[in-house]
Amino acid sequence: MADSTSHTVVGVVLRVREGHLEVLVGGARLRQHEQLEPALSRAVDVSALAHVEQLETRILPDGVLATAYLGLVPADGTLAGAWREVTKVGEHGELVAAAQARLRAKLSYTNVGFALAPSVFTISELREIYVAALGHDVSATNLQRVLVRRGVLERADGQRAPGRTGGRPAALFRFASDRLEVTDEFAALRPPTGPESRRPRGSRASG
Amino acid sequence: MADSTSHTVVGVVLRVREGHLEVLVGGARLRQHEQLEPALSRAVDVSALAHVEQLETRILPDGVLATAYLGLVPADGTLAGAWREVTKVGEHGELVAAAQARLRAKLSYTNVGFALAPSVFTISELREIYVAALGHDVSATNLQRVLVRRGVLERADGQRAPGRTGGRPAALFRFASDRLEVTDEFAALRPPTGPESRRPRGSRASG
DNA sequence: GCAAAAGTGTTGTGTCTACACCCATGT
DNA sequence: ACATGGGTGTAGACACAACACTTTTGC
Repeated sequence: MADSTSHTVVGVVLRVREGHLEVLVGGARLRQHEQLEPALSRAVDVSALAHVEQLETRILPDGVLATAYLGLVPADGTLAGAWREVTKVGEHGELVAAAQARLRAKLSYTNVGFALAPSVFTISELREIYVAALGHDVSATNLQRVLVRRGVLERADGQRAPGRTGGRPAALFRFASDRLEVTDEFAALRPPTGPESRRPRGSRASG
Repeated sequence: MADSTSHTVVGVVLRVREGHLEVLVGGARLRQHEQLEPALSRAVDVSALAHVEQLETRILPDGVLATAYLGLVPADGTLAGAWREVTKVGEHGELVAAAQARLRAKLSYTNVGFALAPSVFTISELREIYVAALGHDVSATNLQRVLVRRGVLERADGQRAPGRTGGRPAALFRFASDRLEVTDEFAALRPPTGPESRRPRGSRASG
């Protein structure tokens, strides 16, 4: 009876490897009077995660009440475990789908790519990460311009030497921040830019 | 000991009244083997809500593990309870702030306004709702154009007669859908529009 | 006629996609 | 020289804010 309302914390960790989005899922029972984050750190190695955020709480098919977190690991990170490609079906399919959807959305309007990319990279390398995470093609040209214009990317020193087949050496970039930032907050309905950002009037319904 | 991991479901319900955003909070203990939604329906009158979505799970200041839901009620809806303006401090301040932030964000890129507005309304009336919910001024002109262009609003039959002070009669509008839809999904990094929406290539890391 | 409220026309700005073109390297 | 991969220039599409202007009513 004591555990009939037991709670589990699930970590759904994503990374990109060899052009594929991979997932690692771990869970841990919430102890009495324990906070959620400590339980998460028992479920997965949180120190290896470049970004963590809560996903959702749901009752799993086996009846367990679980709070899921999304974790992201850089492409050059090392986190041991039973990684599998997200395209392959496995346990916790709905949680993995939710994690993927969340990542996909946030890649568009935040700088969350920092948590998937190595500390320094070329635009081509970053493009492959975005392609794998978004599931559709991405233009390297436009990716660079969008992220630089938004101030998300900045140049790093040095270049990457070309491979045996030649080609111009690639410039190196890094993410300007390693904390989540919303880069496109007011895509629409942004507040007025006028001389004084007007406050809402104490308006009343007409009549 | 049996309730040390007890779980509470909290409903944070928002509505706009007289130009002010108001909140009503209710909670219910999750019963053994109960799903989350039934518990929510004991916390608040879900049948009065035009939209519901899960907010977050956290441990409240009193140590209770709680999953919060955001509920929205139309301006002409009737839901009894201890409503208070969101600007006035009260219990569950952080959950209310999270609800407000979620509503504010979704007003920009979804049609969620349908859940705050009456079934038929003028642009002026809708503008007051947006002003109260967003906390900043909104241009009636641009609000109409944005929402009509996106296909979120459509004209309803008839007009609203002007008040005693005169003025042109206002056209009536309604929301085209009463279910949540994302209206601006690919604000950036949208997939190619080319002849064939190209699939991601089986790309490998360079080198 | 005049004030008030609603709605439309139009201009300018910023962000994005697409694509042509140039740059730097290996063979 | 030429292929290859990287990067820039630039044009066009689109959505938005801002504001002038027109429409329709009450008094």
